[in-house]
Amino acid sequence: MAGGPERAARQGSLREHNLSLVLGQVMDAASPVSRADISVVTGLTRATVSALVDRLVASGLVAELEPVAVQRAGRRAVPLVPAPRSVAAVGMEVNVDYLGVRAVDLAGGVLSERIERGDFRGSDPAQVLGRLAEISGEVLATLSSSGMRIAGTALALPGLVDRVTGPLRLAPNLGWRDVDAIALLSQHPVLAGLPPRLANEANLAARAEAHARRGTASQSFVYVSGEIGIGGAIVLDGEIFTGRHGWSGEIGHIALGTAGGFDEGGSLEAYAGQDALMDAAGLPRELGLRALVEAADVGEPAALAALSRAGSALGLALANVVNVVDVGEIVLGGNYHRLAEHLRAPMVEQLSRRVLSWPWGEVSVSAARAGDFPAMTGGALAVLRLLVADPSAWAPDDAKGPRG
Amino acid sequence: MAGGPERAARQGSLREHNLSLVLGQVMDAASPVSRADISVVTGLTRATVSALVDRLVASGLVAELEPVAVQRAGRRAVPLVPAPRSVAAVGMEVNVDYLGVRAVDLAGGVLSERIERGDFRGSDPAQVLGRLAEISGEVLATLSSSGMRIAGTALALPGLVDRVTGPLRLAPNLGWRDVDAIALLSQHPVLAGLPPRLANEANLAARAEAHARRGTASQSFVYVSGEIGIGGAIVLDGEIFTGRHGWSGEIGHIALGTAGGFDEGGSLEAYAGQDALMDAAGLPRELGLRALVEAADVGEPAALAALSRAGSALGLALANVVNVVDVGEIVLGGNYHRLAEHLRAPMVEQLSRRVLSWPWGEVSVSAARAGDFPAMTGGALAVLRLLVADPSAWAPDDAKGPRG
DNA sequence: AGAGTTTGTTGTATGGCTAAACATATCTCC
DNA sequence: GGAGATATGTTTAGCCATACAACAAACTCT
Repeated sequence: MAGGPERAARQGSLREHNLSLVLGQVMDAASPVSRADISVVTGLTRATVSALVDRLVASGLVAELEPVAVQRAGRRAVPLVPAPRSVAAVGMEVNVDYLGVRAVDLAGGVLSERIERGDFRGSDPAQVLGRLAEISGEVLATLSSSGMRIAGTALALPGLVDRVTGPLRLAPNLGWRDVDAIALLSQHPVLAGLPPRLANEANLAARAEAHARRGTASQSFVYVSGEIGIGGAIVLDGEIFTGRHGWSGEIGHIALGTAGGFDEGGSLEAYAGQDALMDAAGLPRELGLRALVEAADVGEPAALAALSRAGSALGLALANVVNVVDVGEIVLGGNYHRLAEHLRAPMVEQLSRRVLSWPWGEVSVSAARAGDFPAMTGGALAVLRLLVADPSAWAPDDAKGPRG
Repeated sequence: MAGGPERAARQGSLREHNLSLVLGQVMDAASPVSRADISVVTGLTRATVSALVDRLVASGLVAELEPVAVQRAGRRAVPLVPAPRSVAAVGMEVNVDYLGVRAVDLAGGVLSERIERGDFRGSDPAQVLGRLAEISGEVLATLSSSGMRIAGTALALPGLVDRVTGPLRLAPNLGWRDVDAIALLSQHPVLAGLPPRLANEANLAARAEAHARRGTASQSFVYVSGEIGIGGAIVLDGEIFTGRHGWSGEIGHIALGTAGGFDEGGSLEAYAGQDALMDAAGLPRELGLRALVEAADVGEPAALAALSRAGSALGLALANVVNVVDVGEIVLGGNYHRLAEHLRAPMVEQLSRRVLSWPWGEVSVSAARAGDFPAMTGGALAVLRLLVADPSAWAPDDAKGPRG
């Protein structure tokens, strides 16, 4: 009845849980919080919060700022922030037309990044990952030279990544199949001690999007990533829903158009993927999506018709998703971000007709708020999230040195 | 970054957590466990487990059996079981062609039940729920007369139930819309102090199914409930995935057949619902599903063709679900239970073609194992699950009387 | 300058767990 | 049939993280 084999709670678990709780409060706050603020929000006493914060400060995960004057009676609070430039996480990505590396610190700031354009369809995994290791080495060197500790690395790939056993199973648009990316990367000396966590590109981009939306009401949504293929991810209360193997959210392969029989019919990608969009708009694929955006913005009929059709397909497919997972917001990311204005109307039209619960809770369609290359940011955030969930390894008990 | 506002862990939380953990071990065990077994599995010391078990025994949630002889050195262990006939939970259900009440105790045994057949399409909610309250009163009287405590009640309905704000929004096959079922039931004196938890029929049936499968590997699955309509639920690690409002799993309304344009096309229910099945098999709807089962079992071509078509539709729709939520098993419940053998082949055929991850993890299709009227059982289990998750209200600290 | 406020720290107390010894009950082996 | 081995459950002492309460520090207001 009660889920899986839960863990016994001992005295130490309690301390670690509260340590994580306090660190989470500092990380998630929109503006710096004080020990007293954390005490009020969590219900822990100020004494307890102080002890935990001191440990986090001593281990370099949290930094104290100078007290600032507030027009209010009483002693001035010491603002607490995630320690900048102390611990860094690295997000890497290989996609169809670029690869790159981005390093982020606990404060969420980008410390260093390298992006390279290219065409990696049908590429050789070993060669591409070798190049990725090279530029990762450059980024890591920058971090090490300023004395930062590396929390870990993550690699985003546009395909099915097996969360349990490790390897990349299938990346159709790269032409990769059964690639042990962790081994290929780890064999390079610069990444030897830092085996990357693998995850799907859309899942990690969705994590960055959830991070960008923290503090707002929309912490549950379906993220649609329109790159060459169409990826997706389901976010519930700020957490990525991964499924059994981490293969959830593969909305690009939802079946549509099956009137004749159940054996025909194409997938969503065949209606709303980038190639399908360009073809339907009568534009050469080589021009890239920018051409389509421009054509649509000046009102080119073929382009508008293509986008309307793609929007309907997206709306229909996502109505099915919403009926199954009951989520109230759809976020258009990747290339769809720039097409959101053209896609929204036909999407909403389909959603309003197909979503069973529409009369009691409309489904909103919005554009992504995370910046460029969200999967790299999301990969780094995924690593940091593990650190926040279990800070004890980074904040040992004996690190309670004298405070400054 | 770190999910929602977690709770602070204090000393007391620790005790409650471990109390719940110990009770869960007793409830989930296939055969009676001893204090020492629990100590080994949870990692808590025997001393701690003893203290917690004593509290559960004193409050009547756990019972000690007579030690049995095992062919092994050492003192004989005291077997612990969920206390039978001590605390009961009540599951109620209104469906299209029956309503009923079932009472279950902590040991999972059915204590008492009342089922009434009928046709509740287009019925009056107040009248039907009044009748339900009557027979609930009879069941509750039986329980009270034997001195049992009532943990709570739950009501299963075939429609959209708003988990947050309470009322039933829409039950298409009953013809009910915006019915405040909690208020209508609670106005009857017998249920005055026992406001029911509302939930979707398929969700609760899936909970019973998960309970029936506890201890096995298949604790994650998509449950498909084929009644007059088609309901569904997603189960992950034995927990029901409810979504934002509790409206997840509405697979009956997944859109299929959209070749011409995106504005036409029917839902899964139009291909694989009970009425569609009967029509396709050339049987009068009034004969009921039993006629279809018999026709199929003797090889009637029209019946077999109807089932093949329905299986293909189900397989296609569920392939979409599996691609989105990445679950490895599909369980056919409700009336589909008896048709599982005929539906499986075309379903697997569609799944194998459409599920992107098929080469690395096949999706199995199996028949439900929970017995008749699983939603009633599941409703009672949902109530008991709340008790197990927070036993402190039922096992007060001062109830540590002398042990028997 | 003194009263009032808010922040952060310093003791002391309490509750729940661990650890280690002990009592109890059984099996095995000579 | 008794000694030793083995397993279960209980007792006692000790530890650890939190609560509680008092206090020091720093600021505003009148």
